[in-house]
Amino acid sequence: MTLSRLNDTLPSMTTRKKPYHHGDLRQTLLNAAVELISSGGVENLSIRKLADQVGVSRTAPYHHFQDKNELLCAIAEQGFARQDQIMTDAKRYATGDNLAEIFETYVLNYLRFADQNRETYDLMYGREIWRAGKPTESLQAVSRHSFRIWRQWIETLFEQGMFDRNESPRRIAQAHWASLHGLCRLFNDGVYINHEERDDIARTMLRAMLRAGG
Amino acid sequence: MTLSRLNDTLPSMTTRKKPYHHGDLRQTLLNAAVELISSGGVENLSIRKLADQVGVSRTAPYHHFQDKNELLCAIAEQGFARQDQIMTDAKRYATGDNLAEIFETYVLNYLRFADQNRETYDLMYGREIWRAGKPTESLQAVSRHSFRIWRQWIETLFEQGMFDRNESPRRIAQAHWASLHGLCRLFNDGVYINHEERDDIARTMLRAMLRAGG
DNA sequence: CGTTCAATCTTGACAGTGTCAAAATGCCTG
DNA sequence: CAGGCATTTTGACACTGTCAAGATTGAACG
Repeated sequence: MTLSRLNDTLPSMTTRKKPYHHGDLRQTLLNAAVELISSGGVENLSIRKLADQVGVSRTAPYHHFQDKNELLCAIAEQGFARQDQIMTDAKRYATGDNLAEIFETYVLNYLRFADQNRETYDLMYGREIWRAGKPTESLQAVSRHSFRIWRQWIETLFEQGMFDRNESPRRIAQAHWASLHGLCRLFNDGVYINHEERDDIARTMLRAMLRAGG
Repeated sequence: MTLSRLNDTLPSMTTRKKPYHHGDLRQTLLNAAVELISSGGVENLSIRKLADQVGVSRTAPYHHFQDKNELLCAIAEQGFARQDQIMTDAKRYATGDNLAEIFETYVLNYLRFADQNRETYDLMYGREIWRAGKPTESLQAVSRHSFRIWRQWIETLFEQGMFDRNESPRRIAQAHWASLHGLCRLFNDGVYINHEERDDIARTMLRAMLRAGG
């Protein structure tokens, strides 16, 4: 029962490392966890259900994550990695002349990511981990890195004179990210529900940000 | 059940009505619930603990709230009532000449409320109710009212020409409230932790909002 | 004044949760 | 092939929300 099922779980590709009984249980758990929260939110994720889904006993996950909190942190961390990649890709492919336009698509991509990965986004920036739980050291590092990227964006625009010179770039980065985040949250949390308005509101927001430069 | 519940809800000050066994259990539960979440967040609130605190059996609360969700909605509703009062008071006492200044204190008061009533704020605008749970009809009504007050503020400023005339007041109201809310969230959720910066960031935000008018 | 009634509260139960302790399994190294 | 140790399981405990059924009792009515 245990053995054969374990093998089924993994394709065991060509040179797939099967470190132990299950082989890659950690990643399998992560994938299943993301699936679980994607359909029903974090409140739909229980260690037991997760273990069941993967075909392993209730407490098996505890050898790969100290806690439920650590599991959630791992999901969030993955989320940051994906987001960073998407965002840098967006920047790369936007071979625009106009810096403001590039920034706009950058921002709209941020919104889109939050929308398409609601539950992950909630974990990345939400109370579950940052207030109710305890962010892992490595999660903190990754998130700091993510904010640094944003700040560099702002500094670039700042140097181009697109913001008020009297403000500190740091403050602008904080304030404008908060704005962006707030919009994500209102949609993500179901307070704003008309998703067609999303980009429109964002553009109004962007205009206020950038017009404030002149 | 429906009728008498209305009586419980009211304080009926001088002539303290003790409609039944406990008398005023509903409000007592609400108060204890707010206390519980204030010290430990919503994850520290369980119906059983709540009932224990009040000195009543586990299932007694279910005669005043259909569910835990309804209890949370009631807390949020109270929160809206308090916030509305605080905000209108702030507007009244701010007998300023400069409209922008009045608006600033208004906004700073909003932030202060969110900060001093974190857990209630989370319930008022958070996923727990609006996405994971189901907002009560009356909660929806109250929250709509609250947003209307904000929109009226924006419209007033708009008519005074403090925003870009090309934007719709509705969009501005949405975008700027999202900004404000985002800032609250980042502090409330523990993502931003340096609370001394709060008002400073808010003022940078405000300048961007208002400067965008010229 | 006593009976009835319905709102209120209690007790018991069930399925679910996170997580700890101890036992079992089985791969790798010697 | 034997030992060790990472991995997994089983059992248990204290919680959770909430349902069903019974007990209590304030008030309305005869």
